[in-house]
Amino acid sequence: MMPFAGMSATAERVVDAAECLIQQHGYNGFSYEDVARQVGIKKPSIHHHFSTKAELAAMVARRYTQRFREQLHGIEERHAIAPARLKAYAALFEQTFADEKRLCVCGMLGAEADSLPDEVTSEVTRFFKANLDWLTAVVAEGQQASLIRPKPSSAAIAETFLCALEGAMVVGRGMRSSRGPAAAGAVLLATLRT
Amino acid sequence: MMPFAGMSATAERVVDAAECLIQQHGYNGFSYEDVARQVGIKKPSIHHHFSTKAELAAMVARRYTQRFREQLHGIEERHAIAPARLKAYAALFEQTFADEKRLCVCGMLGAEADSLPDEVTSEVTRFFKANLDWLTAVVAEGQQASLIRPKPSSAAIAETFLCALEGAMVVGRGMRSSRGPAAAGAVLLATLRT
DNA sequence: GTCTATATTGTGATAGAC
DNA sequence: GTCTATCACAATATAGAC
Repeated sequence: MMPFAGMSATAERVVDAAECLIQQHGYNGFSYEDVARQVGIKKPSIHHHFSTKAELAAMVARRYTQRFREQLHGIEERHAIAPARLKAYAALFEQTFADEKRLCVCGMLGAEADSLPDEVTSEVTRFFKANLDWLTAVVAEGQQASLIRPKPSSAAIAETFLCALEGAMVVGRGMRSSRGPAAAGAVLLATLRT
Repeated sequence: MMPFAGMSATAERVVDAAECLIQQHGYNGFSYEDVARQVGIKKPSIHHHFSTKAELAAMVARRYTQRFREQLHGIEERHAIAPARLKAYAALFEQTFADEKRLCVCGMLGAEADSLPDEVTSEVTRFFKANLDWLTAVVAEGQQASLIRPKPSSAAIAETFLCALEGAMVVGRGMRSSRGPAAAGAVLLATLRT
């Protein structure tokens, strides 16, 4: 698979369009025609950049995960203690959702996982694993500093935190009056602090 | 729209099949052909029972919500105090998910909401509203009995609880090693108890 | 209620000219 | 790299016989 570094300007615009479409309609809800229209080229030109839909979606997920990793590093630089880091993490989800209720790319693909090519699902797994690893480390750090309650385990708290944020996006879509990911994160954080 | 009471045996089997397909592949991931194959009749016969796909999906969501309401009443009868009720509530999600990682019908449809007919989305909203109302009442009761921490508000806790369970199903699908909804519920409950 | 047959549209993907 | 043209197939939906 092509690395992002070597992507042409057009290929990037294709991935941009596909990312947006996946967040709004899901893998089964968008077509090459939709991407072509959004980029301003014709359908077969998309195939020149990504020969199959699975390959395109996998690239979307891969780039999304990569960017997420970079943002996690940014949080580590800007925030020193665990509660502040978790709040900033929740804000990432809020930012995405605030833009026309866009879903997390891998939240959407995770829901659809059963009808997705393995090529795509494996990227989704990578995303969740990277997030859980980071969250678990942050929570453990907070527990050692006595800023976060010692029980449940850091891994259990991390997973619940991620689930609440992903779920907030899904529930928020189906409801007019939802609070959104930031609020869900705030509630959890309030109950986790010592 | 037809009430469930007046549904023929075949119509019910159609709804059963559609429900299962939505839980596994989503609205955009199943076809009348899939339903027909599963029920054992031909495609046009499905149209005789539900003239459009939107109508069929709306019926699936409606029946799902109705059955959920009945299970909530069952929980009230079997469990007296709020923490026990919340644990039983989480178990409902766990039961669904334990069966081949099936998603909540309205969790899946909520994620897809942007590309769904209004007829379907409105049923999804109804589901979430019914759940939040019930959860909020249960949490408030627990707070009054000093079994659940007084802050955050009952509505905020209720929404976070629902989000964590819905999210656990989505994340669980994308990951091999996920803990599932019951575990997410247990973590939250542990942090909420006084 | 169910069927065969068909209309119509959309899909992912390919061939080959420029 | 992009295009026109086209393929093979699947989708929702309808008409009309039984």
